Amino acid sequence: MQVSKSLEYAVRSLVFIAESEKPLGLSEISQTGRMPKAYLAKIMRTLVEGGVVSSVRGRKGGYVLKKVPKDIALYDILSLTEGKEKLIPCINDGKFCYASSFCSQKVVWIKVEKAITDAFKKVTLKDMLPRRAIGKVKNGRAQNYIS
Amino acid sequence: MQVSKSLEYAVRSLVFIAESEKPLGLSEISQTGRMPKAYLAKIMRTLVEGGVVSSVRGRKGGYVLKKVPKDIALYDILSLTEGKEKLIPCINDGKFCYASSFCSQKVVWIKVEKAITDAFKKVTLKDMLPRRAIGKVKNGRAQNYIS
DNA sequence: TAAAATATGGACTTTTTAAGTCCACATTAA
DNA sequence: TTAATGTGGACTTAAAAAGTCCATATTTTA
Repeated sequence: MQVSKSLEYAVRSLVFIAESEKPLGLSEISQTGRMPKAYLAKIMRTLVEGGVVSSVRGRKGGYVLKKVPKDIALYDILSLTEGKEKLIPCINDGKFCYASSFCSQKVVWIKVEKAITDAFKKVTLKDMLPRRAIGKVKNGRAQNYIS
Repeated sequence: MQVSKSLEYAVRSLVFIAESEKPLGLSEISQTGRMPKAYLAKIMRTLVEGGVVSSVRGRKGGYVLKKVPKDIALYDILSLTEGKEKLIPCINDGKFCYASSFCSQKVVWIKVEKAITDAFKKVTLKDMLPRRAIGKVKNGRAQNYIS
């Protein structure tokens, strides 16, 4: 029961990308964030595929956000980086639960699972950004700390 | 990011034990719950060590709860079965976080972690028991929790 | 147009953890 | 005494996470 490095790396990368004006390349992300480049490449692919970022190919290429930070929930990133696997095997792997619908534990597991996924749903990339970067730029000047 | 089988097995076993009047043996727990006996034995040891159950050794031995179900939180069981490992590496493994206290993500991870642990803290073994079995047990035999 | 810098796709390897097994031993009711 | 139980620890296996590699496609720019 642990958050994967993939998720951590993905979040960290997205923060960098969100803060960048230009497409941010793999090499730079990897160096700044101290994450193995080849592995990160794989993670970025899933983010592209998942519609969280767009990639710009070729020289001067890199990645840009495809949605605004407040619309990227931690849950979305989690779903992409950790595949479709569910939190609680017994309520997701039908063939496993020998007790089926009569199991008194199932309903509780479902609640626990919901509480956890909710925790990931209500945090967005925006919450992960440093305050000063949130408003982007206005008149060429960084906006001040507002919320 | 998935609940381990160990936790599932532990919870399932504890439900059986809670429903039994007498010490409930490994063999019976393992058979009723369809869990590998040798593996379960290992799990039970950690539960004994963790003060959740007491063991009765020798013939007619088995396990009994050491606390009432409402005082056994899912979180306690989790802590025992999954060791001390923390949910989010970056906030628990000091040496890993190159960004240290300046990291804007850390505070959010801490919130997420708290939300998750809270979810496990507020559920107790009592919530996992079938309603009808909470108070009473019939004719000296362990009731199966499946009706 | 050639070269350099980038992303892509997929196969592959390594490392780590979870899951499971085994066996010799200790304890106790019958 | 013996059969049924739990204990302790070493061990093995299986699965998943983490990481690597290479050949290829795309685009900028010298």
